[in-house]
Amino acid sequence: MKKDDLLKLDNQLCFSVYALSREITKLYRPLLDELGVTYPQYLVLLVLWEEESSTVKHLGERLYLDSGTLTPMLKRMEIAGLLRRDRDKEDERTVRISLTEKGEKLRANAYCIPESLLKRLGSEEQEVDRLLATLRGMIQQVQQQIPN
Amino acid sequence: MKKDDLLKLDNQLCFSVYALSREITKLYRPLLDELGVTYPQYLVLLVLWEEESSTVKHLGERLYLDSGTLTPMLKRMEIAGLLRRDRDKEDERTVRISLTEKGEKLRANAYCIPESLLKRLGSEEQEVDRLLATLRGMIQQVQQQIPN
DNA sequence: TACAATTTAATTTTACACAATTTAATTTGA
DNA sequence: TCAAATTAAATTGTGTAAAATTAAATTGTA
Repeated sequence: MKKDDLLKLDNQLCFSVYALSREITKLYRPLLDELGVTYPQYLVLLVLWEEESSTVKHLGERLYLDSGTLTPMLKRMEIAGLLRRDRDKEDERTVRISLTEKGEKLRANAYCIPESLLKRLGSEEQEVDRLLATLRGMIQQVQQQIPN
Repeated sequence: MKKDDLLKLDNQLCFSVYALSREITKLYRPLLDELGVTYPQYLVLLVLWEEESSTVKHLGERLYLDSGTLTPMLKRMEIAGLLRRDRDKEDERTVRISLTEKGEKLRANAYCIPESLLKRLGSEEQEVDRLLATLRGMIQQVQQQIPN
Protein backbone atom coordinates (compact mmCIF):
# COMPACT_ATOMS: atom_id res chain seq x y z
CA MET A 1 0.00 0.00 0.00
CA LYS A 2 1.32 3.38 -0.90
CA LYS A 3 1.94 5.57 2.05
CA ASP A 4 -0.65 8.05 0.84
CA ASP A 5 -3.31 5.37 0.76
CA LEU A 6 -2.63 4.41 4.34
CA LEU A 7 -4.82 7.25 5.56
CA LYS A 8 -7.70 6.88 3.14
CA LEU A 9 -10.96 6.26 4.93
CA ASP A 10 -11.91 3.43 2.59
CA ASN A 11 -8.74 1.58 3.50
CA GLN A 12 -9.38 1.72 7.21
CA LEU A 13 -10.28 -1.67 8.58
CA CYS A 14 -11.25 0.08 11.79
CA PHE A 15 -13.86 2.13 9.97
CA SER A 16 -15.43 -0.80 8.15
CA VAL A 17 -15.75 -2.71 11.38
CA TYR A 18 -17.13 0.31 13.22
CA ALA A 19 -19.61 1.16 10.48
CA LEU A 20 -20.76 -2.43 10.10
CA SER A 21 -21.29 -2.74 13.82
CA ARG A 22 -23.47 0.32 13.83
CA GLU A 23 -25.43 -0.76 10.79
CA ILE A 24 -26.18 -4.11 12.39
CA THR A 25 -27.31 -2.35 15.54
CA LYS A 26 -29.57 -0.20 13.41
CA LEU A 27 -30.99 -3.24 11.63
CA TYR A 28 -31.75 -4.86 14.97
CA ARG A 29 -33.24 -1.83 16.61
CA PRO A 30 -36.89 -2.15 15.53
CA LEU A 31 -36.90 -5.80 16.55
CA LEU A 32 -35.28 -5.02 19.87
CA ASP A 33 -37.74 -2.21 20.42
CA GLU A 34 -40.49 -4.83 20.30
CA LEU A 35 -38.69 -6.78 23.00
CA GLY A 36 -38.29 -3.58 24.96
CA VAL A 37 -34.49 -3.76 25.16
CA THR A 38 -31.54 -1.88 23.71
CA TYR A 39 -28.77 -3.57 21.78
CA PRO A 40 -26.26 -3.74 24.66
CA GLN A 41 -29.05 -5.01 26.90
CA TYR A 42 -29.74 -7.72 24.31
CA LEU A 43 -26.11 -8.79 24.57
CA VAL A 44 -26.42 -8.99 28.35
CA LEU A 45 -29.51 -11.13 27.93
CA LEU A 46 -27.69 -13.45 25.52
CA VAL A 47 -25.15 -14.17 28.25
CA LEU A 48 -27.81 -14.64 30.89
CA TRP A 49 -29.89 -16.94 28.68
CA GLU A 50 -26.82 -19.14 28.47
CA GLU A 51 -25.96 -19.10 32.15
CA GLU A 52 -28.03 -19.65 35.24
CA SER A 53 -26.58 -16.71 37.01
CA SER A 54 -23.76 -14.31 36.51
CA THR A 55 -21.89 -11.44 38.13
CA VAL A 56 -21.08 -7.96 36.95
CA LYS A 57 -17.49 -9.06 36.63
CA HIS A 58 -18.35 -12.07 34.52
CA LEU A 59 -20.69 -10.13 32.26
CA GLY A 60 -17.87 -7.64 31.84
CA GLU A 61 -15.46 -10.39 30.86
CA ARG A 62 -17.83 -11.89 28.34
CA LEU A 63 -18.84 -8.58 26.80
CA TYR A 64 -15.58 -6.63 27.22
CA LEU A 65 -17.49 -3.94 29.08
CA ASP A 66 -16.61 -2.37 32.38
CA SER A 67 -18.91 -1.65 35.29
CA GLY A 68 -19.16 2.02 34.29
CA THR A 69 -21.25 0.79 31.39
CA LEU A 70 -22.76 -2.28 32.98
CA THR A 71 -23.96 -0.94 36.30
CA PRO A 72 -26.37 1.68 34.97
CA MET A 73 -27.50 -0.71 32.26
CA LEU A 74 -28.20 -3.53 34.70
CA LYS A 75 -29.98 -1.12 37.02
CA ARG A 76 -32.33 -0.12 34.24
CA MET A 77 -32.90 -3.75 33.32
CA GLU A 78 -33.69 -4.47 36.97
CA ILE A 79 -36.16 -1.62 37.05
CA ALA A 80 -37.71 -3.00 33.86
CA GLY A 81 -38.20 -6.29 35.66
CA LEU A 82 -35.85 -8.31 33.45
CA LEU A 83 -33.30 -9.31 36.07
CA ARG A 84 -32.32 -9.13 39.70
CA ARG A 85 -29.14 -7.80 41.24
CA ASP A 86 -28.17 -9.38 44.57
CA ARG A 87 -25.09 -8.79 46.72
CA ASP A 88 -23.25 -12.05 47.24
CA LYS A 89 -23.24 -13.00 50.95
CA GLU A 90 -19.83 -14.60 50.86
CA ASP A 91 -18.10 -11.74 49.08
CA GLU A 92 -20.05 -8.55 49.35
CA ARG A 93 -18.12 -6.86 46.58
CA THR A 94 -19.73 -9.25 44.16
CA VAL A 95 -23.15 -8.57 42.70
CA ARG A 96 -24.97 -11.60 41.34
CA ILE A 97 -27.17 -11.11 38.31
CA SER A 98 -30.06 -13.43 37.58
CA LEU A 99 -32.94 -13.32 35.15
CA THR A 100 -36.54 -12.95 36.23
CA GLU A 101 -39.27 -14.97 34.55
CA LYS A 102 -39.95 -11.95 32.44
CA GLY A 103 -36.35 -11.85 31.33
CA GLU A 104 -36.30 -15.55 30.54
CA LYS A 105 -39.50 -15.35 28.55
CA LEU A 106 -38.00 -12.84 26.19
CA ARG A 107 -35.73 -15.53 24.79
CA ALA A 108 -38.58 -17.11 22.87
CA ASN A 109 -39.04 -13.93 20.88
CA ALA A 110 -35.38 -13.30 20.25
CA TYR A 111 -34.66 -15.72 17.41
CA CYS A 112 -35.80 -13.23 14.83
CA ILE A 113 -32.92 -10.96 15.75
CA PRO A 114 -29.92 -12.98 14.59
CA GLU A 115 -32.11 -14.39 11.83
CA SER A 116 -32.69 -10.93 10.43
CA LEU A 117 -28.98 -10.47 9.93
CA LEU A 118 -28.39 -13.90 8.45
CA LYS A 119 -31.26 -13.32 6.06
CA ARG A 120 -29.91 -9.94 5.05
CA LEU A 121 -26.49 -11.41 4.38
CA GLY A 122 -27.78 -14.44 2.56
CA SER A 123 -24.50 -16.21 3.28
CA GLU A 124 -23.80 -19.88 3.75
CA GLU A 125 -23.42 -20.96 7.34
CA GLN A 126 -19.85 -21.93 6.61
CA GLU A 127 -18.97 -18.48 5.42
CA VAL A 128 -20.43 -16.93 8.54
CA ASP A 129 -18.55 -19.39 10.75
CA ARG A 130 -15.31 -18.62 8.98
CA LEU A 131 -15.84 -14.91 9.33
CA LEU A 132 -16.74 -15.35 12.99
CA ALA A 133 -13.51 -17.24 13.57
CA THR A 134 -11.54 -14.54 11.77
CA LEU A 135 -13.11 -11.77 13.81
CA ARG A 136 -12.63 -13.63 17.07
CA GLY A 137 -8.97 -14.19 16.21
CA MET A 138 -8.59 -10.51 15.49
CA ILE A 139 -10.16 -9.56 18.79
CA GLN A 140 -7.53 -11.67 20.57
CA GLN A 141 -4.75 -10.15 18.51
CA VAL A 142 -5.88 -6.60 19.19
CA GLN A 143 -6.34 -7.33 22.88
CA GLN A 144 -2.78 -8.56 23.34
CA GLN A 145 -0.62 -6.71 25.76
CA ILE A 146 0.63 -3.44 24.42
CA PRO A 147 4.41 -3.80 24.14
CA ASN A 148 5.05 -0.09 24.67
CA MET B 1 -26.98 -24.38 13.19
CA LYS B 2 -29.19 -25.83 15.85
CA LYS B 3 -31.90 -23.53 16.97
CA ASP B 4 -30.48 -23.45 20.47
CA ASP B 5 -27.13 -22.27 19.18
CA LEU B 6 -28.70 -19.38 17.34
CA LEU B 7 -28.78 -17.32 20.52
CA LYS B 8 -25.34 -18.16 21.86
CA LEU B 9 -23.23 -15.07 22.31
CA ASP B 10 -20.22 -16.67 20.64
CA ASN B 11 -22.25 -17.29 17.50
CA GLN B 12 -23.36 -13.70 17.16
CA LEU B 13 -21.65 -12.04 14.26
CA CYS B 14 -23.01 -8.76 15.56
CA PHE B 15 -21.14 -9.21 18.83
CA SER B 16 -17.82 -10.08 17.25
CA VAL B 17 -18.02 -7.04 15.01
CA TYR B 18 -19.07 -4.81 17.90
CA ALA B 19 -16.38 -6.12 20.22
CA LEU B 20 -13.66 -5.87 17.59
CA SER B 21 -14.64 -2.33 16.80
CA ARG B 22 -14.35 -1.36 20.43
CA GLU B 23 -11.05 -3.16 20.86
CA ILE B 24 -9.57 -1.35 17.89
CA THR B 25 -10.79 1.95 19.28
CA LYS B 26 -9.11 1.05 22.54
CA LEU B 27 -5.88 0.17 20.77
CA TYR B 28 -5.90 3.51 18.99
CA ARG B 29 -6.80 5.59 21.99
CA PRO B 30 -3.33 6.31 23.41
CA LEU B 31 -2.07 7.27 19.96
CA LEU B 32 -5.06 9.48 19.31
CA ASP B 33 -4.64 11.05 22.72
CA GLU B 34 -1.24 12.26 21.55
CA LEU B 35 -2.87 13.85 18.53
CA GLY B 36 -5.46 15.38 20.82
CA VAL B 37 -8.44 13.83 19.05
CA THR B 38 -11.02 11.14 19.79
CA TYR B 39 -11.64 8.18 17.53
CA PRO B 40 -14.74 9.60 15.77
CA GLN B 41 -12.88 12.89 15.33
CA TYR B 42 -10.03 10.94 13.73
CA LEU B 43 -12.51 9.52 11.23
CA VAL B 44 -13.74 13.01 10.44
CA LEU B 45 -10.14 14.09 9.89
CA LEU B 46 -9.52 11.16 7.55
CA VAL B 47 -12.33 12.40 5.34
CA LEU B 48 -11.11 15.99 5.48
CA TRP B 49 -7.51 15.02 4.74
CA GLU B 50 -8.84 13.46 1.55
CA GLU B 51 -11.04 16.33 0.51
CA GLU B 52 -10.43 20.05 0.27
CA SER B 53 -13.64 20.91 1.92
CA SER B 54 -16.75 19.13 2.97
CA THR B 55 -20.21 19.67 4.42
CA VAL B 56 -21.96 18.21 7.44
CA LYS B 57 -24.14 16.29 5.05
CA HIS B 58 -21.23 14.86 3.14
CA LEU B 59 -19.34 13.89 6.28
CA GLY B 60 -22.53 12.18 7.42
CA GLU B 61 -22.75 10.26 4.18
CA ARG B 62 -19.16 9.10 4.33
CA LEU B 63 -19.26 8.15 8.00
CA TYR B 64 -22.89 7.03 8.30
CA LEU B 65 -23.38 9.53 11.10
CA ASP B 66 -26.16 12.05 11.48
CA SER B 67 -25.91 15.69 12.46
CA GLY B 68 -26.99 14.88 16.00
CA THR B 69 -23.61 13.24 16.38
CA LEU B 70 -21.62 15.38 13.96
CA THR B 71 -22.68 18.85 14.99
CA PRO B 72 -21.44 18.73 18.57
CA MET B 73 -18.33 16.86 17.46
CA LEU B 74 -17.49 19.39 14.77
CA LYS B 75 -18.16 22.21 17.19
CA ARG B 76 -15.62 20.79 19.61
CA MET B 77 -13.12 20.33 16.80
CA GLU B 78 -13.69 23.92 15.76
CA ILE B 79 -13.09 25.08 19.30
CA ALA B 80 -9.91 22.99 19.35
CA GLY B 81 -8.77 24.88 16.25
CA LEU B 82 -8.76 21.87 13.92
CA LEU B 83 -11.38 23.04 11.47
CA ARG B 84 -13.75 25.82 10.49
CA ARG B 85 -17.51 25.70 10.05
CA ASP B 86 -18.90 28.25 7.58
CA ARG B 87 -22.47 28.74 6.40
CA ASP B 88 -22.62 28.40 2.63
CA LYS B 89 -23.71 31.70 1.06
CA GLU B 90 -25.60 30.11 -1.81
CA ASP B 91 -27.55 27.69 0.35
CA GLU B 92 -27.65 28.74 3.95
CA ARG B 93 -28.84 25.37 5.13
CA THR B 94 -25.42 24.01 4.22
CA VAL B 95 -22.45 24.29 6.55
CA ARG B 96 -19.05 23.95 4.92
CA ILE B 97 -16.30 22.25 6.88
CA SER B 98 -12.66 22.96 6.17
CA LEU B 99 -9.43 22.13 7.93
CA THR B 100 -7.23 24.73 9.52
CA GLU B 101 -3.47 24.52 9.19
CA LYS B 102 -3.45 22.89 12.60
CA GLY B 103 -5.88 20.26 11.39
CA GLU B 104 -3.89 19.61 8.25
CA LYS B 105 -0.63 19.31 10.14
CA LEU B 106 -1.98 16.47 12.23
CA ARG B 107 -1.94 14.23 9.17
CA ALA B 108 1.82 13.85 9.30
CA ASN B 109 1.57 12.24 12.72
CA ALA B 110 -1.36 10.00 11.91
CA TYR B 111 0.35 7.20 10.03
CA CYS B 112 1.18 5.36 13.22
CA ILE B 113 -2.51 4.84 13.86
CA PRO B 114 -3.47 2.44 11.07
CA GLU B 115 0.04 1.03 11.27
CA SER B 116 -0.52 0.01 14.87
CA LEU B 117 -3.44 -2.18 13.84
CA LEU B 118 -1.70 -3.70 10.85
CA LYS B 119 1.27 -4.51 13.02
CA ARG B 120 -0.92 -6.07 15.67
CA LEU B 121 -2.66 -8.23 13.08
CA GLY B 122 0.47 -9.21 11.27
CA SER B 123 -1.58 -10.03 8.21
CA GLU B 124 -0.66 -9.90 4.55
CA GLU B 125 -1.95 -6.88 2.73
CA GLN B 126 -4.01 -9.17 0.52
CA GLU B 127 -5.80 -10.65 3.51
CA VAL B 128 -6.64 -7.24 4.84
CA ASP B 129 -7.90 -6.10 1.46
CA ARG B 130 -10.09 -9.17 1.15
CA LEU B 131 -11.51 -8.65 4.60
CA LEU B 132 -12.10 -4.98 3.84
CA ALA B 133 -14.03 -5.91 0.73
CA THR B 134 -16.07 -8.45 2.67
CA LEU B 135 -16.93 -5.96 5.36
CA ARG B 136 -17.82 -3.25 2.88
CA GLY B 137 -20.09 -5.68 1.04
CA MET B 138 -21.77 -6.55 4.29
CA ILE B 139 -22.34 -2.91 5.14
CA GLN B 140 -24.18 -2.49 1.82
CA GLN B 141 -26.20 -5.63 2.45
CA VAL B 142 -27.24 -4.56 5.92
CA GLN B 143 -28.05 -1.05 4.75
CA GLN B 144 -30.46 -2.26 2.10
CA GLN B 145 -34.02 -1.14 2.38
CA ILE B 146 -35.97 -3.01 5.00
CA PRO B 147 -38.62 -5.01 3.11
CA ASN B 148 -41.08 -5.02 6.03
C1' DT C 1 -2.86 -9.81 63.94
C1' DA C 2 -2.39 -5.57 61.47
C1' DC C 3 -1.95 -3.30 57.53
C1' DA C 4 -0.77 -2.82 52.64
C1' DA C 5 -2.27 -4.38 48.33
C1' DT C 6 -5.74 -5.91 45.47
C1' DT C 7 -10.39 -6.62 43.93
C1' DT C 8 -15.35 -5.58 42.85
C1' DA C 9 -18.74 -2.55 41.87
C1' DA C 10 -20.29 2.13 41.94
C1' DT C 11 -19.70 6.85 40.73
C1' DT C 12 -18.11 10.87 38.03
C1' DT C 13 -16.93 12.96 33.82
C1' DT C 14 -16.64 13.40 28.91
C1' DA C 15 -17.84 12.14 24.32
C1' DC C 16 -20.35 9.89 21.48
C1' DA C 17 -24.73 7.51 18.84
C1' DC C 18 -29.31 7.91 17.33
C1' DA C 19 -34.41 8.65 17.27
C1' DA C 20 -37.41 12.37 17.37
C1' DT C 21 -38.24 17.04 16.87
C1' DT C 22 -37.42 21.85 15.65
C1' DT C 23 -35.75 25.78 12.92
C1' DA C 24 -34.68 27.89 8.83
C1' DA C 25 -33.85 27.64 4.01
C1' DT C 26 -34.78 25.87 -0.46
C1' DT C 27 -37.34 23.35 -3.89
C1' DT C 28 -41.47 21.74 -6.01
C1' DG C 29 -45.86 21.93 -8.08
C1' DA C 30 -50.30 23.92 -8.85
C1' DT D 1 -46.64 33.44 -7.30
C1' DC D 2 -47.27 31.08 -3.25
C1' DA D 3 -48.23 27.26 -0.26
C1' DA D 4 -46.78 22.68 0.52
C1' DA D 5 -43.12 19.63 0.60
C1' DT D 6 -38.48 18.73 1.21
C1' DT D 7 -33.85 19.49 2.83
C1' DA D 8 -29.77 20.71 5.94
C1' DA D 9 -28.36 21.46 10.24
C1' DA D 10 -29.35 22.18 15.01
C1' DT D 11 -31.50 20.77 19.21
C1' DT D 12 -33.52 17.56 22.70
C1' DG D 13 -33.61 13.41 25.22
C1' DT D 14 -31.98 8.78 26.29
C1' DG D 15 -28.60 5.24 26.55
C1' DT D 16 -24.30 3.78 26.04
C1' DA D 17 -18.73 3.54 26.30
C1' DA D 18 -14.57 4.25 28.76
C1' DA D 19 -11.02 6.66 31.62
C1' DA D 20 -10.46 8.10 36.15
C1' DT D 21 -11.75 7.97 40.73
C1' DT D 22 -14.07 6.38 44.96
C1' DA D 23 -15.95 3.21 48.51
C1' DA D 24 -16.16 -1.08 50.50
C1' DA D 25 -14.68 -5.71 50.86
C1' DT D 26 -11.27 -9.23 50.52
C1' DT D 27 -6.64 -11.11 50.12
C1' DG D 28 -1.76 -11.38 51.01
C1' DT D 29 2.19 -10.73 53.80
C1' DA D 30 5.16 -9.51 57.55
